[in-house]
Amino acid sequence: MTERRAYRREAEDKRRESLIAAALELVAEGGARAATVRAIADRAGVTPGLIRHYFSSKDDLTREAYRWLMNQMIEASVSAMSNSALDPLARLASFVASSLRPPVIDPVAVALWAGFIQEVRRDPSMREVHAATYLGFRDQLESLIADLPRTVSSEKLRMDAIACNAVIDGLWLEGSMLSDSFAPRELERIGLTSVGLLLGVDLLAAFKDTSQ
Amino acid sequence: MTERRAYRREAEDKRRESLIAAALELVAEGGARAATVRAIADRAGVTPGLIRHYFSSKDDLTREAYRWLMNQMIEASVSAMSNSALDPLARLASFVASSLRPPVIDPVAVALWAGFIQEVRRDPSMREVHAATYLGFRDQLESLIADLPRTVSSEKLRMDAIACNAVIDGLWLEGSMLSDSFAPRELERIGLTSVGLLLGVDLLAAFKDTSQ
DNA sequence: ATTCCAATTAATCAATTGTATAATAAGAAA
DNA sequence: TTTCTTATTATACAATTGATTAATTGGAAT
Repeated sequence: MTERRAYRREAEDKRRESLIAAALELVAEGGARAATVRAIADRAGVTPGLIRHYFSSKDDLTREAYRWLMNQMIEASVSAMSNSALDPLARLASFVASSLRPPVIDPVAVALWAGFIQEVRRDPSMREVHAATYLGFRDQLESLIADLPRTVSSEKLRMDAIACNAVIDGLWLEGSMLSDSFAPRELERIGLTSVGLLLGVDLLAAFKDTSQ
Repeated sequence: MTERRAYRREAEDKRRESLIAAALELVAEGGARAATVRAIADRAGVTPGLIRHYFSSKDDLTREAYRWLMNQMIEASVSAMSNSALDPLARLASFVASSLRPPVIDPVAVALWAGFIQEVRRDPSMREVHAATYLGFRDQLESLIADLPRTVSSEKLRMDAIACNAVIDGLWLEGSMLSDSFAPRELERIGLTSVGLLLGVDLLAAFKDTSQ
């Protein structure tokens, strides 16, 4: 007479989401190696077999978790900018600042992003996600810069976008990995100052005007 | 009557180096999870047991491989700068430029670096190696900036170093991953221009003076 | 209440992992 | 040549991995 543990039947969406959330939590705590099938199931309050009921494989679950996270990151940066009531300078400032604080600044995001870089070669289906996130981010930055009240050649505009994107990327990387080394909001300050210097505008002032 | 495979006894340094090289190759090709004990041994033309003879554990080997990689990258940048005959401005320019061209700019290096990210987060001692090498690079940069003929607070100096390091990191990343998108030497030009703008000096001119 | 689909559990599988240990042979030393 | 150290191989082990299957039971539909 074996006693089965009691369980609840959940809606498909809800269950998938909780499994993805559990996977992300584990990656956050101990890297990708910690996110085993059993650990994920345990964290989600479920037995391992259920994972295969919702995902065709563990890699499938990992992939979906990555997609979910990336979408969230894009949304975080874009939503700050989508306030079209602001002038171009303030919009750019919001975009830069929100790219350099949580949830965009996040060790989990870096770990998943790095892991994705290696597997992009083998898995063509994920290549579109990569393009939609990485290059999409840079294009958005370039259009924000183009809206600024200054006249520059398209040549110079391209270089500006590349340089500004590089600062943000670099700060995002090291800020996420060595978050202990930076004071709160320090990354935002450095980012705003640096992008401002690169473009010849005062982003820090523009940001302070809108945020407080 | 078992036939043992023939083998050569190698010097300790040589053997350790070949094992590390094999591990790096595998990480570059298939990520950290591809670098199993057996795969590494196979690649190095050796049997798995030997790894434990040279390294106290597999994590130990991984750690040493990462340290070796980071040290090599730093050395490539530092050697360009060590020409102490140049004035401070020219030395900084050399440092920036050499960080943005091969062999530092290299798709394999990025793949390798990305492959280690997860391990860095998982293993505290890997984290130490990362912090030491990253901060080492940044400190080099900071001391170069400190030598410039300008007077700034130590606060500002730190921020400058972080920002310049971020530009270099971001350009290194973009340039290595999307090397097709850039004209030859374009990354160096953007890097010199950007770092110059951040610090308020003309690095591009300083670089041209010394290199041609 | 009863029926019945499928969400979930439980148990097991084969493969792979890092590690440990004893046997062997390479090659320097004598 | 002979001796001797130890680098190297060979083999095995215990733990963990992702995956598979059959048995259950939750809970909506009837």
